[in-house]
Amino acid sequence: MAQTPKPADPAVPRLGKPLKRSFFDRSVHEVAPDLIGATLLVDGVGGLIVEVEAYHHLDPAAHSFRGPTSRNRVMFGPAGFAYVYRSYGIHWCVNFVCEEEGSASAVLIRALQPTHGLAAMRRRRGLQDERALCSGPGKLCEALGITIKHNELPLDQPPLALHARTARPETIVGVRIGITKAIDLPWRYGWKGSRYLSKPF
DNA sequence: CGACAGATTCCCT
DNA sequence: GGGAATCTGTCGA
Repeated sequence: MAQTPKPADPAVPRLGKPLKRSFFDRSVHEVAPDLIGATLLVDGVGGLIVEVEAYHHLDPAAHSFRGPTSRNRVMFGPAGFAYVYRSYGIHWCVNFVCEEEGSASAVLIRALQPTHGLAAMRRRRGLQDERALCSGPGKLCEALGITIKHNELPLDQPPLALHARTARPETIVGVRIGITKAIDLPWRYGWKGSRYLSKPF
């Protein structure tokens, strides 16, 4: 018999204070590791960020590398907004735009540990396994209902919400996944030992 | 303008 | 491990 989680259930950790857009007004290489352990919610559904990747405008693997297009233009605007794009024609992926002197950089959110709205995530994903709900950039967008409608939305206003971590997790660094350019840059960050990563480090 | 690669995922073998 | 699904930007004819 499955138990209904109670408010005091430690599996649903207390949320930290809301992150302001100014959190993203600095180098993507500082923001990316600082996001590990923060909580991302969309209409109250989401979880702990356990894996991200940094993309910088001087980085050939970044969408912003060749300049603004209709797809990536939000990357060239102010920090603290969502950049959502279609991946392989099928999936959505979400980034958080950072800015350091017009750097056109962003952090790709690659995996979450589900904590809020598990039932909604299971319904959207069509599966039960908690570890499979948000263990990839396309998976987590499906689980949270993120689509192009969320592109260019501010990260500190509904339906989006970000909460600071309440403790600093041990993080691990590695090379990015699924790219063919600049494959050696160690710009993937993860929560060390997490069971919810897209792939092991 | 056509071809093709790509910050992916799922299902099959 | 391999292939399909099929949107967006880039490059070559």
